[in-house]
Amino acid sequence: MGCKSSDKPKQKPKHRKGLWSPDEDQRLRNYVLKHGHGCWSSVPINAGLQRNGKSCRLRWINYLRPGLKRGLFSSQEEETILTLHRLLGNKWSQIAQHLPGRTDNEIKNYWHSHLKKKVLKGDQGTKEANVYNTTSDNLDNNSPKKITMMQTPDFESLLMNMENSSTDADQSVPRMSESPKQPNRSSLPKLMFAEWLSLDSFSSLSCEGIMSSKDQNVSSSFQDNFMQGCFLNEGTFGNGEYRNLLSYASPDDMFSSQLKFECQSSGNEQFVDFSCGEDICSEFNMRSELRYIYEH
DNA sequence: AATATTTACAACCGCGGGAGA
DNA sequence: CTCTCCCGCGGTTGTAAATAT
Repeated sequence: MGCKSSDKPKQKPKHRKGLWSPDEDQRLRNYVLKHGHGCWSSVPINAGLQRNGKSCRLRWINYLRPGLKRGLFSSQEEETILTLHRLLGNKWSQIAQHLPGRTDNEIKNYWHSHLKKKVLKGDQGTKEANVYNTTSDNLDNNSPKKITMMQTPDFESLLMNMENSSTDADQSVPRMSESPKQPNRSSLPKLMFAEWLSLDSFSSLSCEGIMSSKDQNVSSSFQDNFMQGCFLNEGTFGNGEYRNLLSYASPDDMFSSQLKFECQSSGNEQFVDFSCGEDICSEFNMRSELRYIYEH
């Protein structure tokens, strides 16, 4: 990971704990946006924070990173969680992969504070309740349960997604809009953008199949769609944040996993210069992200 | 209005796995 | 092979806000 002991801080400063102040958030955000996180243990040193790397990482992933969808869970999201929890047990990170913009921590918390009770109460009238065989031990069980019966269209499509490939289960595409339940999903593959970019299959296929095909429109149309998705999302920069921007990507992956808008095999780099017009946010915009991408 | 209790969510902790030295 | 470091995950705890008494 290029982040071994040489990068390690020599003396350990006392680490602050507890809630993050706005100033700390600011520092961390600025630093990561500008430099990327690289090795998390060096982030607090370089960013001038008295936190440990782990804490920084968590704060970034769960709260600061762009693309997080804050606020109430939609009923569809709720259903998805219930369904996936039924399938996977407490595999929050896996469940989170199917809920773009939501973090595993958020989902976990939501489960414990809302859904668990809801299911416990029986909530007979709802689909959610039917998802479970309502023996109470299901609820806290960490092991995935066998599917006994699941007949909602959503469930089937979920199953399809999960069965289709090991990759598919982990990579969901940025959805183009927060549309209500759609029986027929977008024809686009369900992949996170960044994950899509980092797929092995992408490496092997993309340059001929997508990015560097003679018909470059293919890639550009994907990018268009992606960007459209980003901006259609109309992240209200509520609370002075940019959380809703890029809601459907997995921005942590974007930052951490060498996101490159380039053709990896052709050798000649094909960067895509997204232009987002005015600075939507002085601290973060696509350009600054792209700059990060360029530099790493 | 003051206090106690509950709720919701942010953050911490510990563990396991992967990778490099 | 062992050690060390880092990352990611899931469980748990802490705390602020909301609600009840």
